[in-house]
Amino acid sequence: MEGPVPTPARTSLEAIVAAGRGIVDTEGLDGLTMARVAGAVGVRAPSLYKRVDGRPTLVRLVLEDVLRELTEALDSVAVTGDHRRDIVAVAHAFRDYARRRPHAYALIFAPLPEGARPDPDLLPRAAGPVLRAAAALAGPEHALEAARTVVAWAHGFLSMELGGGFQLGGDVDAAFSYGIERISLALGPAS
Amino acid sequence: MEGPVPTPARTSLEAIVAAGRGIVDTEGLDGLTMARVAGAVGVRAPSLYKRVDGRPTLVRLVLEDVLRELTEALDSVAVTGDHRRDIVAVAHAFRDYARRRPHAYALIFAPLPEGARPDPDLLPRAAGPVLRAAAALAGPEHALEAARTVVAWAHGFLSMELGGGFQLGGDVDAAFSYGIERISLALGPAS
DNA sequence: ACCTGAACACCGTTCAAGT
DNA sequence: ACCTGAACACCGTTCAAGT
Repeated sequence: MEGPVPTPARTSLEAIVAAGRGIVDTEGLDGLTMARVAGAVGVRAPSLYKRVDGRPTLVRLVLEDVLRELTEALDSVAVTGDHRRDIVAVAHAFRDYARRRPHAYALIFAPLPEGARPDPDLLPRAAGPVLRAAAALAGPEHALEAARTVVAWAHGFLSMELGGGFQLGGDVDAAFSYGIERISLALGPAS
Repeated sequence: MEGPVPTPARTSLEAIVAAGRGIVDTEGLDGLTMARVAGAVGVRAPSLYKRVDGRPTLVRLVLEDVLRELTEALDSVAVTGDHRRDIVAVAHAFRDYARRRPHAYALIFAPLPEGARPDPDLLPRAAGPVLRAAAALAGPEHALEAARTVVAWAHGFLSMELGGGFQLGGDVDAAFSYGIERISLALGPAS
């Protein structure tokens, strides 16, 4: 009278994403193969397709985990009320995250295939602290443009720093401080 | 008395790089497979290894062609002597190139494997016009930091624009003009 | 001297077969 | 219900064999 006994699951979506995240952190996106992830959770590659559509979806889930972590890091920056100081602090927190998790950071602005694009709400959500500080500094009507200017500069800087684009030497820490100083001045009300 | 007759070459390194460049321009780096390139020059994939070490080297040669083209585009920007106008003009030429050849542009700051890194002189060479305009604007002792600030911002902006990172809407052209305006002001002598 | 097919070790993905 | 080996269509790369 018993139906067929369902075999118990040997892994889970959470475990798969966590394993993928670990691989990305240590080896970067290229290391994220289905066989590698499967091995890390104790199954064979075909079994992953019971929980994930395919590799693009897995990349998206890993990226969304990265964005969650970045959001947390930026949200934890204290707001002092000195708008210029605030935006400098957020920029440094952004850089700290990128340097701590360079492979994860690279994923955020990587040119990803359609199916690997994250939930479009998550990037604006992560940028919230920047947007608020920029609005306080540049005024509400220029908030979006000002925030984009800061994020674009910071990302461009980190992209070059992490990619080894700063070959002319010089003090990279000082260059970052110089840049955010100048930009925060430029976004403020004409003085 | 005749030795073995050497068979004539059916292709050349130049043709291979040109074919690779064409594929990158239309389909991006992912489309650049050895079989695709071989087909475009009329041979089979293994024959490419007579002229190129392997795919990383081919990627490097294509990228160096891109840098040569970008250098040409930036060098052709007229210098007016109004330093602020000059740096704005170079920034717009930079963006124009990136929008005209988005896949080629993406290659410049892509995280490439060791063997695909371009000659380290070429990127500073391409940045020459930016460096000169930044030096004129910010003074010689801040030239490098100022140039890096401009390039970082412009690249970050384009990386977000081309990658679809501007989901909050707004006028992207206006945002670019706003950004370079503000940054060129910020780099100038304290007024 | 150059080009080729066959082969190797990998990819992502599908699917029939096992439990 | 889940997992697997085998298979397929691709990769990059090597190499013996053909001309």
